[in-house]
Amino acid sequence: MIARSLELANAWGMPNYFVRKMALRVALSDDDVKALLFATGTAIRVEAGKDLASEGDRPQGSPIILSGFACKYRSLRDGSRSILAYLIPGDGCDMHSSILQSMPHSIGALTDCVVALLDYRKIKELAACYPNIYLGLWWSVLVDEAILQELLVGVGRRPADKQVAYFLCDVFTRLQAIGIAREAAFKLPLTQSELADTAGLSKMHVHRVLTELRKQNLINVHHKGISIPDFARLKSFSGFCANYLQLKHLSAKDMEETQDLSDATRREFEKRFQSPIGTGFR
Amino acid sequence: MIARSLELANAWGMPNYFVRKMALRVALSDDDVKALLFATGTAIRVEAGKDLASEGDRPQGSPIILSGFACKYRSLRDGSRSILAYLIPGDGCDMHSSILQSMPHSIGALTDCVVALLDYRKIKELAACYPNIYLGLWWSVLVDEAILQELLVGVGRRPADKQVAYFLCDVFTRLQAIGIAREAAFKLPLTQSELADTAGLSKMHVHRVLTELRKQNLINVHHKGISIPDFARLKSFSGFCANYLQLKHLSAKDMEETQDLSDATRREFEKRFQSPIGTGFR
DNA sequence: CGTTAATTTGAGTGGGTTCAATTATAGTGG
DNA sequence: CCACTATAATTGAACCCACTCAAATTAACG
Repeated sequence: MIARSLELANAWGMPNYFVRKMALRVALSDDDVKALLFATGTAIRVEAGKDLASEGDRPQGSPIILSGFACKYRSLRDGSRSILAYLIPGDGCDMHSSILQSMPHSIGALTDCVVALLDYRKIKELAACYPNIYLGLWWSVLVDEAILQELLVGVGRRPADKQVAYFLCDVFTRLQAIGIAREAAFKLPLTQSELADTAGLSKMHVHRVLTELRKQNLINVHHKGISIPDFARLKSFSGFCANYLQLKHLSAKDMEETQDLSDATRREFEKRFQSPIGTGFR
Repeated sequence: MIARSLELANAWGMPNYFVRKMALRVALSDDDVKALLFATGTAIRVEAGKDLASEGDRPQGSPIILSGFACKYRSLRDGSRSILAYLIPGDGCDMHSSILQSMPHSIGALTDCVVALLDYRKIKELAACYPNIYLGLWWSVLVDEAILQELLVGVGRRPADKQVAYFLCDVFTRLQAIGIAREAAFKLPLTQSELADTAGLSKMHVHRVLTELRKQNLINVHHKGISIPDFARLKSFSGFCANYLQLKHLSAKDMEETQDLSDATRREFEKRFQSPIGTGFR
């Protein structure tokens, strides 16, 4: 069924990475795929360097990146900028944001992009009618949050070199998952300045870090592209662990299993809080 | 109708802050409130210092903090820790996380807590049957994300003193919104160590920053409590702006209005990408 | 081919860390 | 109720990672 879904997702010549990404995690029926294709059928084109949405604006529908790269960012009054997420094909952003009164951040196109805009009512309808899509959308929201958290951890607690390496591992893994970075080389349309605003560093320092990583042969930098000679080595250098990306496929059967377990684990869970077992917070 | 809702939320002697928080943003009918009260009817008690959930565990239902304070955190292998969110009464956390296979972070109780656990199926049902609750839940998810983002911005781009002050403004505003911090003083069960792990600083430096803020009479520190003599001054010092908390009440009428606007704004929006108007990303 | 943006390099500086040791505070059991 | 213990807060000095400033070189793009 999954193979079939991907085939359908490719129906228009260009793969629909939104469908492809979701199909990686959730078993989608033909109807599910059709619904997703229909929902993302009307898309807009956004030029590189322009904003898809700007801080303070009344939110439009949630953007789904069908092709190209974008980023979510915030600008501070002192002129500095903080990049909050790096959006690759298939990624959604701010699901349901159209219920808010103003955008809490901007979304910028790093390259020319094709973007579908989903109104929250359309999302609601999709999720209500197609249980697999419901699952897939929430999975996507949760993983996006985990990525954001991982970034926060890195900015707050990882040294600059590991932090940059970690970010590269993150992006590479995500690109690979949707089938864009097949070998160890991938296109990364980020300037050092942008990388700096992602990692919470100055651009000069990012430059120093990159040259150091290059010297240690952990990465190779080409023209707006990067290759990783030995991913395992970069992973161990940065301490990267992909668990938070939740890449294992979620079948309907797994979900059944979760339901069966639910009562037993809940009992166990409740017991846990009556006796002092388990690692505590402090 | 709102006053009525709050009354109901207080039905059991102790206010249900989950209901109260949601009622602040969304117009809840009596039925909505009853459903929320029922859903959070069975709760567990968690001792201070213990984990409500631990990284890597199979997720249980999403926790809703009914009383007490908790935090979401991640521990790194080198022993350092990063606190990702500070949870106050009424806050949910990781809505739908029970669809994941493993928790990407831990949740620790900072004080004794009373916590309701909502299975994702219960959430799905609530959202499907009660449109206002659907709105309220999504509003809550989006604001939580905005808070996380704001933290990331601060850790990456704000100097230590402003960052700490900013965080205090955030927590104070949220406590005030649910009616816990009525005057400028509030209980803040955080050690300097924990504050450091939130701000991405060392505890010694947090101490230095706090004494500096105290010296400038921007805050007063009591025993596990803080008071803010002049909130406006602290706000302007830290550059705090509460927009991202989306505290303005969302009425059903506002949502209607959003729908009416939708077509017009969409046209405007589409036009925008054909001519180079508006601030760009670079 | 000219102009602008991005990268590169170096020197000096500073914000924040680390290490180490002391004092205060809170919780605990006698 | 108090001594005892563990945890948290406090202080100071030395250090270092990353920043700033400034200027040269290279690459991108019309």
